[in-house]
Amino acid sequence: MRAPKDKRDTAERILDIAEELLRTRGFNAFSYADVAAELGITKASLHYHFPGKGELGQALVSRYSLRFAEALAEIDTETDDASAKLAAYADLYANALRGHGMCLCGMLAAEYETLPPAMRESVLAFFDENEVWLAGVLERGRSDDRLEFERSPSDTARMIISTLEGAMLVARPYGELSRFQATATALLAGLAAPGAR
Amino acid sequence: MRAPKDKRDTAERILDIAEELLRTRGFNAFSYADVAAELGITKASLHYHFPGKGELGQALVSRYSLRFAEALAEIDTETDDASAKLAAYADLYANALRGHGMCLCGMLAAEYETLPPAMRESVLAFFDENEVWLAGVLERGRSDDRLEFERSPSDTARMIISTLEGAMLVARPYGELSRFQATATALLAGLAAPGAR
DNA sequence: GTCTATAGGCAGATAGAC
DNA sequence: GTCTATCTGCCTATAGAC
Repeated sequence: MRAPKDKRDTAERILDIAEELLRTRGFNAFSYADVAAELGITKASLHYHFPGKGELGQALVSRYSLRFAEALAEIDTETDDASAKLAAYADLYANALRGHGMCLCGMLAAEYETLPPAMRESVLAFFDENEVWLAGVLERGRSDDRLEFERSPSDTARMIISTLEGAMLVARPYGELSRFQATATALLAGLAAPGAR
Repeated sequence: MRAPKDKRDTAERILDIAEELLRTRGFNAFSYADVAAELGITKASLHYHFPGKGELGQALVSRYSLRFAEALAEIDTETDDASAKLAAYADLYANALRGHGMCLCGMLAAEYETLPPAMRESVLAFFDENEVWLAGVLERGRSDDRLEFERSPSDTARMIISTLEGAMLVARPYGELSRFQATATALLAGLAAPGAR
């Protein structure tokens, strides 16, 4: 038996470093040289693992989306209460903000015009998946009488995503997690059914 | 008397082109070469008007902030109704999205880590000014009984800014203004006092 | 104010040895 | 898998003629 945490393979360590750079500086503002220096190998070696920056970026979005999907699945196993699910969802963003800067796909949304086509599609797919999950939570929360909202579950899901992404975007330059929290709290409060408070 | 619209001076035309590029591609993803080609002069000439990219960026934020402040002042002359002011405020964003891509300062917020210090300060100042104006509108709207919200005017102002910036950020990759509108409408509806509907 | 010419650096990427 | 060496291209920026 092996110890899998002691030695992640190189490709994954590259992804870790690149993800941190992408989420703090943006896709256009980090280079193979940055990653190589941090990892202690040469640029040329990076090209062995990821032929080009496009492929590296694509791998970053895929891994991020997968991890996010797993986090959503875990929320589903932890609670059935729609309000609690939404709070846990917002916490996902808060933790991202605490640790690594922007949501990876939020950052890429800003840089969207400059991205290779494959990355663009994956970024949209990320938002779509989030929307579907949230819309499901909202719909069940409404029939539960735990949540209350006037527009469609899909539109409301989109508003939640927008608000949280925007709250990250603005809170980060100030370096104040509290700015994010204030907005997230106000958002969730506006969705809670009066009877469930 | 001169015809001021026919021939803006070169510095201003540079700013126009650079602003468009910044708002669609980002500060790190456009170059002096891009601007020069679009304007039909050489890169070297640009350096006469703006010594470095930092100065150009700084001028872009300053002009944008000024224009935004003027737009807010104009809203104040057009209506006294707080709900109408908020709707007009959201329209400012919608028009930006329609024409040129992201809010200039929203884009720079994403790239914040990579910006020169002077630009960073100006970006924060932009958000601060927006917050002050919005908080004033919210406060008067609440005493008017035109608006209703539970948190402080400042926190609510921050939530409005975050939501609109986020809505732009996410709507733009989809190329769907309607995504922005849906979120903006839901946001404003949530702030309207029940009696004022 | 705008040009030509050029500097110096860093970007992403490849070839081929080990 | 990782290295050295190298390529090509673009970046910001400057000097100096017109």
